Amino acid sequence: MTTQAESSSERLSVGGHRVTAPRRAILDAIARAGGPFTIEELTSRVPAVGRATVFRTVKLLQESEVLCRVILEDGSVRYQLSRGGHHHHLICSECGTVTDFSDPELDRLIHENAGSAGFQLDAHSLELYGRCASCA
Amino acid sequence: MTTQAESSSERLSVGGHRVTAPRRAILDAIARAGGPFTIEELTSRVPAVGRATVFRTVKLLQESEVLCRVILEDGSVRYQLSRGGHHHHLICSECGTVTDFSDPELDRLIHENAGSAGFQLDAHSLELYGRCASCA
DNA sequence: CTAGATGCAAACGGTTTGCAACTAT
DNA sequence: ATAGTTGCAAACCGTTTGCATCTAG
Repeated sequence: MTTQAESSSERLSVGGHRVTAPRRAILDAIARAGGPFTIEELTSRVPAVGRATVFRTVKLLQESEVLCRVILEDGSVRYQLSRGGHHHHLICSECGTVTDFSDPELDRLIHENAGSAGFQLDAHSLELYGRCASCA
Repeated sequence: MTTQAESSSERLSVGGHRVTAPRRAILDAIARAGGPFTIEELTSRVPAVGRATVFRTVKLLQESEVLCRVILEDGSVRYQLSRGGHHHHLICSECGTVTDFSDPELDRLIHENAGSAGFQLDAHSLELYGRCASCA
């Protein structure tokens, strides 16, 4: 069916994890969602699977770099398929959609700022909040 | 004593809030901390004050723009005296210190990126994680 | 005097964990 | 066969809330 779900389950088995029915169901639901989601939403899309398993699987998928976690302004948590590579987020406060973007010049400036503060940079996150093109 | 605590309590009374003993104790503790802190730490520094009051006061101080909230990579929450004005954070993963910086050019690029994605920007947060000058 | 603030303990919401039963490999 | 996985319910942890009491203004 969904190529995404298949490649994700491959990444699981390569990582030495079992590909079980609950996990497949969760991966399908994520692929179908097609965007950012909360654990709450994911759980309701896979009623046959226990809450704990959803949590455990999402954590596993993060570790396998299939999913990435996005923290909203209010501290609430969402997940979405990770696009891989370094990028930033445009987060729509109306529909919740998270769009990725990247800008080498932006990253250069970020490193420059860190450097001039004597700061040894490990990671950084840049989240833009507002309204996306279709909601504005 | 601390000028900071005094000016903060002024901001409270100007906002129509009472300056009570617990609130003064909390403001003192924050001023003494001199850096970012968790609710947990703050509570233990003011043993005479109830947990709920610490939470309520910290929320009040955020609304009064005395404190700002910083969310770390792992989703945990810290607070620190707000420097006012727009700025970003350098967060040391070793000692937890949060240093502010700002860069107009950086902000310009951020708005540019939002604009070219058709995104109507309300706010943004940029957090740099790594090790500060003294820890590196 | 009285609206606002406090402390306590109970409630809460999201996440995790212990455990016995199950299953992919 | 057996280590990994699951579901359930209970535990957890940070935060909020209801309520009776107290106090700054």
